[in-house]
Amino acid sequence: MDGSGEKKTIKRRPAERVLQRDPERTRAAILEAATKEFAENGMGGARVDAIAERAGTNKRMLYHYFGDKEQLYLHVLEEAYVGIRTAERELHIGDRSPEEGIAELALFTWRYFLKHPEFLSLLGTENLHRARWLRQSVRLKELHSHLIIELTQVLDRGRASGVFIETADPLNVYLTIASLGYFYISNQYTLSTIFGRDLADTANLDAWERHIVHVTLSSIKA
Amino acid sequence: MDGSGEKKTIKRRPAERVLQRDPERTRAAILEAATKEFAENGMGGARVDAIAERAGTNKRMLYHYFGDKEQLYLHVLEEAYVGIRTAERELHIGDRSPEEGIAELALFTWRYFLKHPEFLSLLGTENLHRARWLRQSVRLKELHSHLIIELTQVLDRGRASGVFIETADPLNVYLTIASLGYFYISNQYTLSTIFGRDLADTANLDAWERHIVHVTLSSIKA
DNA sequence: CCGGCCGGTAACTAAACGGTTACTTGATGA
DNA sequence: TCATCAAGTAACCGTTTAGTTACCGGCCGG
Repeated sequence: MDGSGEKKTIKRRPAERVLQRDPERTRAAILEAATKEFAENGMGGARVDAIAERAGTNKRMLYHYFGDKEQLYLHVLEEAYVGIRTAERELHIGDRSPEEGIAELALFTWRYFLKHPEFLSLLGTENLHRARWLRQSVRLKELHSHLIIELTQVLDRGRASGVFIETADPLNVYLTIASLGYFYISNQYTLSTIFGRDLADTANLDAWERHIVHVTLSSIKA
Repeated sequence: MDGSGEKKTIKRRPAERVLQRDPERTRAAILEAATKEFAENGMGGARVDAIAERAGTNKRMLYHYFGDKEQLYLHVLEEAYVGIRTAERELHIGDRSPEEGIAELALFTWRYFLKHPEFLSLLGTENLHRARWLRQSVRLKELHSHLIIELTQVLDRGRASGVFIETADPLNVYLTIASLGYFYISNQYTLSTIFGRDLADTANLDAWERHIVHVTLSSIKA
């Protein structure tokens, strides 16, 4: 064996940058960086190298903590859902009058979407792939039932006191609120371009916020 | 030069498959294949080889007719917009009563979205990239004004005859209709997964169609 | 006080990618 | 009838990509 029992040797220099040696922090940094990268470029456009660089680490760690690109993406998606559903729980929409409760949920949803456009991007990417990864998730089966249960109670109370129509349906109400927020924010770039009006302008955002509450309530009021 | 003036030579065999030699047809086939590929995989996920194969041709023709991947994508996007706006023009929503006109526009938009999910996908991809390519389009500046003009007239008539509220705004009305259709269809996969209900089921689709008309009209009725 | 383990780095690889080159074939009009 | 050119094919190329391997070093339990 031509004079060498050694395997290929790679030259090493001592690490110059400060070593972190903090697994929790590294993991969190990767997750945050991945959220941004996947939200900006989608599953197909996201680059593993870019995630590692954004997180201030390297690919080896990413594969160490999350397995591969697809599992990392699923983690990001799950974390995003946990984020909104957790914040939603703290609303307690049943504490006020039914009408105020619905208005509160609409305002919360709109403002959350506005503050977390990366969540909307991730939903868009996941739907492009027909929920291929979300359907594999085991963490998310029980997460969303709380919202529907609480919304059902609010609508029941509203119907009983005669302020809401009989046909008011919890899923329909939530989908209405989410539709009006999601479309406006996620499609703002093409809409602003084709209609020649900047939808991200503060005055327009405020007007749409009021519009969402108005549309939602007027569709269920007796 | 070691015994050869020739450049690298490639072996050729006679073409076995039927030659089309039909530029129009080839161009159209590439455009259709590209629409599917971009809609299914987004800009980042779409593969040039896959488009060529789907079109029954090869990459050389694709680059010959469309320049590069980005220009092909822009052509696909422009064609998609031309498609919906052209169909929309033939509605003539001003021909009936204002209320029927709005209902007609809502029904048309919903059914068009339902029939052309690839259009919704393309919008999603384009917005992910903040309308990067659409903003470069020179064909699409005048395309959308007709819709707003006709909608303005219908709302004016409705206001004048007292059936619509004074604050009814044409862009808001269109965005409401589009929101409710877009979100339901484009996000059907994640929504069906998390809420455990198949939104693509015919009964649910019919119910949502009625819901869109109801929500749109109830939000502007006097 | 030291050996192994875990957190960490960077160079490497095979495959896939967008885009190009070299060449062939059929139609057409001078 | 043949020169010319557009239509078409497939091999090729340089780069990028997801994923791996080889190696380093601080720290903690025995």
